[in-house]
Amino acid sequence: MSVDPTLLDDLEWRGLLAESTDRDALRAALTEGSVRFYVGFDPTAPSLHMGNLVQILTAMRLQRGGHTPFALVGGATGMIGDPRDSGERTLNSLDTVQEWTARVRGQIEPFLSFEGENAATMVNNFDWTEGLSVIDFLRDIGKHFPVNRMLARETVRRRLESGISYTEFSYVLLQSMDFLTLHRQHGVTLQFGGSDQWGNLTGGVELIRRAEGGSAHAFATPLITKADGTKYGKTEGGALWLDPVLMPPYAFHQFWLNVEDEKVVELLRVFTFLPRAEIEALEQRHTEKPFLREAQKVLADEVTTLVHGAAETASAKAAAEALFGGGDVTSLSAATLEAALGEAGTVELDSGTALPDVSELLVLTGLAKSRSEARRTVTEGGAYVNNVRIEDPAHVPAASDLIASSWLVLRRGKKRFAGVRVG
RNA sequence: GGCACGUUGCCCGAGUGGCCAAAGGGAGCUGACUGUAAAUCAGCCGGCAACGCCUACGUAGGUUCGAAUCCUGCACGUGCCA
Repeated sequence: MSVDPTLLDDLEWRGLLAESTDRDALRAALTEGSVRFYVGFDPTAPSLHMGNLVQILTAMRLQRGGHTPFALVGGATGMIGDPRDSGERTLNSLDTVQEWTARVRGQIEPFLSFEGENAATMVNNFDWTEGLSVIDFLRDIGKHFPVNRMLARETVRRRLESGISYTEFSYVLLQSMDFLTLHRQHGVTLQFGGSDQWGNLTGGVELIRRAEGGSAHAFATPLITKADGTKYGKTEGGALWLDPVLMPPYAFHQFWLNVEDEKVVELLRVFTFLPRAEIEALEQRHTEKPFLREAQKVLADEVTTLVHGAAETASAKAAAEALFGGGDVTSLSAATLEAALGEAGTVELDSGTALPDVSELLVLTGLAKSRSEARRTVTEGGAYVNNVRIEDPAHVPAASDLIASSWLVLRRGKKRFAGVRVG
């Protein structure tokens, strides 16, 4: 298998190497031949999200560069939970973890190639931890971890004040053992992960050295944050899920379309496979005419296509065009409305009964969480029916308001749409 | 196991018997300005059959005309001692 000698340069240019062990050694290894590498995903939720996508795409880049992926799902580590700043995790049941493990696995597979010389392999760390005895674990693995060093790790230090269980404290041993195991069984010599994983990554490198006298590499991708430094999707609508049920492709596409100017180029580098020249040209145009939002559009199309495919991307675009296009929604055809609003979310009403008032409609469509919130929204001037602002919370749409005699286009604020279909 | 301290709304954090649905900040929502951006400014920000009622200050009780505020048990957390 021939490898791409410019791979590391590309990763560097994209800003994907936030941290790394000996850069020269890594470069040498990646140039020499196909490197077996691994990246792990813990099933901490029913779906992977934006943060995991960075790892998935990075794995793709490495595989495309001629290296051999081992994608690990954390059936075991997911039972433990790695320490995080927000505090001790709640343990999930074995059933839950196993279900999530299966789902996560299914989400990763489409991104990797399981054929050819450098075919990918899926592994589950549950397989080599399930039957492990505590005595063996403490003797063979634990002996290589000086507690004073473990305590010095930043994630742990930050938790010493608020408290940390022995369970989470031990997490690094498990992940390090994963690396050692894959090193022994498959000759894996490189692991990467998010920068919050840096301590766990180096833990593995060190364990391989202590236990085997072997050498291995690791690098960390940067944490992707908003322009103000906070995490994406931390509060609002929740995480940016890859699962189309948890986050419809339309919403996913909208997210990327709305990315801040300051971030869009960085995101293009991290989340797309567009070549450097193309991204730089785009950056140039973006700097000159940011209001055209060309960079955002390309980003949204590229990422949505990667995750949900071309067909879903086309639907999402068409829906956005119909809703945001600036045209008169009342002139849209039933078919167009059906497609566009279907993307945004719709609710069906029985034509036999009288239409509810706007407040009720906002609640029914999920645009507002409660009637109070809905009424407030209307009073604040944030509610629209067919793009016409409604000021009375008790306003009831007339039958003549129905577009194509069956649709109402509901909108809250500037960009949240929903459809009501009467029929 | 003992002693001390703590547990407040999405988060941080005031409040120590009535004026508390609970200061302030952050997040979020809406409006104006824009480019379905950022910044800025303004309003909103528990629920409901809504000038009132209900739920809410870890949990279960108690004292009181009246409690987030006082008392008791319990749970959890942190610290000190054992």
